[in-house]
Amino acid sequence: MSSSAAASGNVCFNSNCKEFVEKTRKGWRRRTGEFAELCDRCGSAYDDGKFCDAFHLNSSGWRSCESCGKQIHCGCIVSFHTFVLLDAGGIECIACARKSFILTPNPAWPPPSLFLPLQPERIKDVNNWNPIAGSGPVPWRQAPSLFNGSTNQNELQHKAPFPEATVSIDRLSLGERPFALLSDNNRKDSCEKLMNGKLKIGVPGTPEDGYAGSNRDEAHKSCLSAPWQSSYANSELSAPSFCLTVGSASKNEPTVHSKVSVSVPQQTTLSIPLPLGKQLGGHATVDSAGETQVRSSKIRGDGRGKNQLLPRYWPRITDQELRRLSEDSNSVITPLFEKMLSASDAGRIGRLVLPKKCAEAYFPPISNPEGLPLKMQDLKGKEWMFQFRFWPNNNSRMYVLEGVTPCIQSMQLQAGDTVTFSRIEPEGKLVMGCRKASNILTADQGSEACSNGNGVATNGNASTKHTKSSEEVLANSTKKGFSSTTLVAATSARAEIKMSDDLVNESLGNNRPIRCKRKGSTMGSKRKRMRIDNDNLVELKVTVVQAQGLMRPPSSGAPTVIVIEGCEFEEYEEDAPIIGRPTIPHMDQLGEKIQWVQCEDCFKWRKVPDNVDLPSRWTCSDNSCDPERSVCSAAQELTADHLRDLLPHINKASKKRKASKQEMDLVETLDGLDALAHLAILEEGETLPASPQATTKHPRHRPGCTCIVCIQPPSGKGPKHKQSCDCNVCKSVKRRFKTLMLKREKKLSEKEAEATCQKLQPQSAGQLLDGDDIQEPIDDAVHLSPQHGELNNEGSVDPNYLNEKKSSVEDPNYFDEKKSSVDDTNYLSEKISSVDDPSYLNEKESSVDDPNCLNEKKLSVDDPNCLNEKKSAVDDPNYVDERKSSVDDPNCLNEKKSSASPFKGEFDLNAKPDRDDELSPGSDSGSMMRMIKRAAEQYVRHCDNGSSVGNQRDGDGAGETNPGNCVIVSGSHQADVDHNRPLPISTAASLAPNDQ
DNA sequence: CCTTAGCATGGTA
DNA sequence: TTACCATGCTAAG
Repeated sequence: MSSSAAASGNVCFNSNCKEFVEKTRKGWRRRTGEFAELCDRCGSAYDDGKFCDAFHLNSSGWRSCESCGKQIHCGCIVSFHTFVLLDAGGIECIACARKSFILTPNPAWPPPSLFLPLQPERIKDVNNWNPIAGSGPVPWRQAPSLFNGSTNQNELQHKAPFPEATVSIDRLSLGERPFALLSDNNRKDSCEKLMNGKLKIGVPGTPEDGYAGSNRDEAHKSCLSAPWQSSYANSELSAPSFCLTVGSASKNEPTVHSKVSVSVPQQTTLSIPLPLGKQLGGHATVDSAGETQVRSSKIRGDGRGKNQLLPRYWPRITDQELRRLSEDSNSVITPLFEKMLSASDAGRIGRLVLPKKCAEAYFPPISNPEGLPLKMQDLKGKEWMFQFRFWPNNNSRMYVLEGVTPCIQSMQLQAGDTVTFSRIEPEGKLVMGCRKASNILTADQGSEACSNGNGVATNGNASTKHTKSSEEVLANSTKKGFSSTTLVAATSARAEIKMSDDLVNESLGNNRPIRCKRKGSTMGSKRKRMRIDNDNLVELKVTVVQAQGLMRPPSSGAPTVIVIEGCEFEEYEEDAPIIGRPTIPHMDQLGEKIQWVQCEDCFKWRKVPDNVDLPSRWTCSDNSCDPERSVCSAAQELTADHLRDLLPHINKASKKRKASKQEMDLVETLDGLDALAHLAILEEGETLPASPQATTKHPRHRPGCTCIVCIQPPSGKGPKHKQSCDCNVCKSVKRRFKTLMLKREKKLSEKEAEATCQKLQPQSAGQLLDGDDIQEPIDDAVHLSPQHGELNNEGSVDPNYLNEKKSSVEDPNYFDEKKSSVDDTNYLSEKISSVDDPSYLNEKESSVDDPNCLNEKKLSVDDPNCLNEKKSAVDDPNYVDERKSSVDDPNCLNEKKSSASPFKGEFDLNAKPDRDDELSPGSDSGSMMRMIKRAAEQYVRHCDNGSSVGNQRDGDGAGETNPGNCVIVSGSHQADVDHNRPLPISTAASLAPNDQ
C-alpha cells in the first residue's frame, strides 16, 4: 500500500505546482489508493489545511459556514470533506456540524432510509437532523475496527482479513456524506458535476482527485476520506465504489484515515437523484464504479423497498439512548439498524439472524461462510465477540451472528425485545444496544420516550406522547370527516395506545411489560405468527372501538354515524371530537357512579364523578371535583390493592405471563387485548379469557359505561336490559339503531323500487347470476363441501358454534387481504373464538349494522366481490390442500375447538345494509325490509329478555333461512342468491358438512 | 444422548 | 414471483 510508487516521477502532484522534488510528501488519497505526491510546500499546505487557501483561493466554490462563518472551499476534493451541505441551504463546516449534531435534541434518529439509500429524501425530511460526517450508517469499512479487534484503520489496512480491503481502503471513494447533505438542487448539481467531472472528485490525474490522505490537520477533522469498500469485491464485487469517508479525527490520529465516514453504495447509479441506495445490499451486488461516476449497477431485484432497509430494521434509537451511548465520549453515534429478536434469536442456539441487507451494509463483507469474528460492545461497555458469518441459502445468504447468547442473556433480552446496532464514531466501535419490547416506540416518540437505566421507558413522557399521538391522529382523522383514513388513523392510534398500555402495565407494576408485537414482524412458530395476526386483528377491532369510545362529541354537535367497509364511524363534520381520557367506571361506597382516572403527570388515580368527560390529558390539576387531590403531590386515594381489583385482568394476565409456556401463549393471545391501552382497564373484573372462547361476558360492560362496546346489547350473560330501560347503554343503542334503521329504510325503499323493476325481468336476472361469479362459489361450495368434510368433521363446525349461533364475523375486505390467513384453520378457529366473545360482536357493531343480524344469526353472504374472492380461493386447489393439510396437522386439529367452515368467509355478518347500493338487480329488498323489521323486533325482544346473542338464532330465522337450510342473508346478496337459486352454501357447507 | 453446525423448508412480505 | 428469514431437521462432533 505504499504510496511512494505513485508519484509519477517526482513532480508535485498539485497541478498548480508541478514542482520537481526529490522527496515528496503524501497528500490526499487518490482513487488508485495511492497518495498524491506533493512537494514539500504543497504537502505542508495540505497538512495544514491550507491547501485550498493556497491554490484555490481564486477558484469558485468558496462559501461561508452557516454557523461560524468560516470560509470553506467547497469546490475541490481536498476540501470536500470539510463541510456539510445543509438541507436548508448553505454549508456548515464539519466542526460546526459535529457540534450541532451533538447538541441538537433531535427527537429521534432518522431511519436509515432517510440517510441511506435515498439520500435526497433524507434532506427533505429530516429538518432537524444535523448530520455530521459519519453520523449516518456507515458500511463496515468505515468502521473497520469492529472486527477482529482491529482498533484503527491503519491496523485494518494491514491486518484486514480481506486483502482487498487493504487496497481498497486507500482508495478514494465518493462518500455518502456529500450527497447526504446536499440540498435538493445542490445535490443534483453536485451530482451532475460529479458525473461529468466538474467536481473532479477522485479523478486521477487531477490535483484534486485524490484526497485527504492520512495526514490531516485540524482543518481536516472529520474530513471525508474514503476507504473504498473493496472488500465487497472480495467475492462478488468487481470494482471500487466511490465514497468519501470522513477522515481522521485529528492530527493525533494521523494514521486513521477513515474513522468517521459514510459511504455511498457502490452499485448505485449515480444518476440524479442519486439513489444512493446501495449502501445497503452492499457486498452482494456491488457494481463497479467508473472514473468519476459510479456505474449504474443492477439493482437486486428484490423489489422490496429497493435498497432500503425494511422499516422494521430502522434504528429507532432515541436521543437519550444516543446520549447514553455517547456520553462517555464525544463520539457520534451512528445507529445502524435494529432487529426484534425472534424466538430463534433469543433461543439457546445463540444465533442471531441478521437481516441480510443490514449485515451486508454494516458488517464486514465476508466471502467465506466461516465469517469473521466481530467485536461489539454493549451499552455497559462490555465487549463481546461474535462470529459474523453466513450460510448459503437459496442462492443467497443468510447472515447470522453466532455466540450471542451470553450477550443476550446479559442484557436479559428475550424474543420480542429488540437489539440495536450502532456504531460509535469515530472509534468505529460497534455497539449492540437493546430495547425491551415495552420500549418499542414510534420514532416520533423517541426523544421523549426516554429510557431509564434499565432501558425501561419512563411512563410519563411516553405516556404523554402516546396520548398525544393517539389524540392527534384521531382528532385529525375525524376532523377531516373521517372516512377510511379514520380507520388508518385508528390503526395507528392503536399502535400508540397499545404502547401506552404497556406503559400502563408497567405503571401497575408489571415487571415484565406486555410485549408489543410489531406488525409485520414474524417471530416464533407459525402458530405464534398466526396468533400475532390475530392479535393485530383484535387490536384493530378494539382500536376502532376504542377510538370512538374515547371520542366525545364536540360542542358543535353530535356526530353522524356512517359505515365504511363494515365499520361504523361517528363522523364529526364540524369540529373534531374531543378525545376523552379513558377511565375506570366504578361505583363508590355510596353507590354513586364514579370513574377513576389516572393523572397523566403523576400517574395517580383520582376519583371523579361519572358524568364528567375528561380530556385526554387529564392531570391532577384538572381535578376540580376534588380540590384536595388536585395536585400531584396529593396522595392517591386508591390503594394498590384497590387498583389491582379494578384492573384485575391486567394483573392476572401479568401473573400468567410468568407461568408456563402455555400460559405464555395465552398471554400472547392477550397481548392484542392488552394493546387496548387504557381501554383495557375498563375491563370487568374478569380474567381475560383463557382462550378466545372463554369470554362470555361483555368485557367492559359496567353500569354507566358508555363506551362503544358497552352500548351494544349485552350478550346475555351480562346485565339484562329491559325494553323500557333507559340507561345510557340502551339509549345509545336505540339511538344508533334507530338511525341505522332509518338509513336502511331509506335506501331500501330506493332499492325496492329498483328491485321491482328487476323483478319484471327475472330471467335476465337469473342469467345475470348464472353468468355471475357468485354462482360459482356456490357450486364450489357444494362440490367442495365433501372435500372439506374432514375439515368440518374435525373441527370446523363446532356444535356449540352452531347452537350458540356463533357465526364468524368477517369483513370481506379483511378477508380479501387476509385470505391466506383465513385459509389457516387456526386463524379461522380463532376468529370464531373472537366471535364467541360477545364484545367482539359488540365491537363489530360497526360492521354489523344490524345488531339483530347477529342476534338472529342472519348469516349473510358477502357482497359479490367478496364471493368472487372466495371463489378464487376455493378454486385454488391449494386452498383445499392447504386446508386439508392443516387439518391433517394434529396440532392444527387440537387447536380447532371450533372452527369455521371453509366458507366461513362467505357468511358475512358484516352485511351492511348501508351498502345496499351494492345490491344486485335481483335483490329482494322486500325481504330485506322484513328482515330488518324482524331484526328490530328481535332487538326489542332481546332487550326484553336479555337473551344472548347466541340464543336467538333459531328464533325468528325462518324467514331468513331458506328451505335448503341455507344460510341467510341479511342483505342484498342473500337476496341475489335467494332469487336465483337456493343457497346451498349454507349450513351445508359450513354448518352441516355431511348433509351434502 | 446432547449440542452444534449447517442446510432445507416454508411462511411472509 | 422472489427474496428474505425464522425455524425445523439432521448429521456430525
